[in-house]
Amino acid sequence: MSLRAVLLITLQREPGTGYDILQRFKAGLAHVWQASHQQLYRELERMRSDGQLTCETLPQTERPDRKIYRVTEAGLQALDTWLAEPLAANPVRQPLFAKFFAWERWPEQARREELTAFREQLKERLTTYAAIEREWFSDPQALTPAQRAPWHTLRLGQRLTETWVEWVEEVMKEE
Amino acid sequence: MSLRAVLLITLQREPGTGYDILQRFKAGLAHVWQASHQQLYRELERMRSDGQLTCETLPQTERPDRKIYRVTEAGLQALDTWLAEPLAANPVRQPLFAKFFAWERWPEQARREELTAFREQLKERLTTYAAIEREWFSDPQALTPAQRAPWHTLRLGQRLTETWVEWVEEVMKEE
DNA sequence: CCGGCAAATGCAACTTGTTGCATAAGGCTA
DNA sequence: TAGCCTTATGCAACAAGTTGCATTTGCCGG
Repeated sequence: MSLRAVLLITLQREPGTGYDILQRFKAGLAHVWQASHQQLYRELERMRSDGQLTCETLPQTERPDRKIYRVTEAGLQALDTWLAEPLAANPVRQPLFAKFFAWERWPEQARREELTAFREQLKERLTTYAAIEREWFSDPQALTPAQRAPWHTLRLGQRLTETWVEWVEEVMKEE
Repeated sequence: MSLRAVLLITLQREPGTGYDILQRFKAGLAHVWQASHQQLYRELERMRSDGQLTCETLPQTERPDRKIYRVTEAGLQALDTWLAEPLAANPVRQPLFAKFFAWERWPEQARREELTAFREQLKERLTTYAAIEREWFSDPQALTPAQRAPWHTLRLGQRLTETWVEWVEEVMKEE
């Protein structure tokens, strides 16, 4: 259900194709949602057949046609319903933590490599966040409340990632 | 695959039934993994049929029989393989963040209720963590490296949750 | 004495997400 | 000129996780 909601939110802001949405996920929504193109295309088609979206095909000569999706009244209504009801707590699943519980069987070299690679991933994520901040939220003072809200989420994403980085570095130093 | 690994890790420490594992998930592994009993029972049976576990049935008169699972050689090998290969980065999916992107459509009352309830969930989680820390890691100085590793994961869980709490409170204060 | 909880297991149907493959044309680079 | 990236879409099979239902007995509280 959440994927549907995310799609409704982006398309309600601005109609677009599955491909467009994929780009948005990479650009400004990296800390909010990620999905593969297969999942997007399938879900968009389902939402259309459920009446939450309409679809207009723009023929292109030298590339596959673009299928532009727009949110319908029913779609907006579904979105409002989703917004009004509280989210279910999402279950904890930390495979990395699991490895720590098998400490004796986890070879030291694998451990080091894993943690190093992980730290690199985290740092890349911070770079992405910084890019988003520059592009979308360069002047936090000037933001309207509706623009300020997404900015908050980015800030939290950054703080959480920083907490992770600190932790990884502590653990690596200790061994 | 990660669920399998988690099961191999707990069962390798100590054989037990699906029900036992469920209790462990609630008690000392709350910040590592959560799964429903249906998922556990099904997965355990699959792992047995794949030769990673053996199963011994202890008949009980007045309750359903206990099916005690033990890790086999093949199971240990599967675990070691999993430990040796690095984890895939897990995709970002933050439905709460999504709601922030629909700020204008998110009614103020619903917002307030959602954030308040969410903060309560986080605080309960902190309480759970504190209980785990008391029960398992009351004397951090005295821990062996293999005991120290799980303790690290608990500490990170706490710090991340604290970061969330601070953020929620900031956001609530601002509106 | 009735209802719910704890112990202990399970099936069936469903939703959500992943993996592998496929198409088709143009541009870039080694 | 071969191979990869980008644009743009999709199917089919699978893995993972959820939801709803079902069973049996004993204990505990109201």
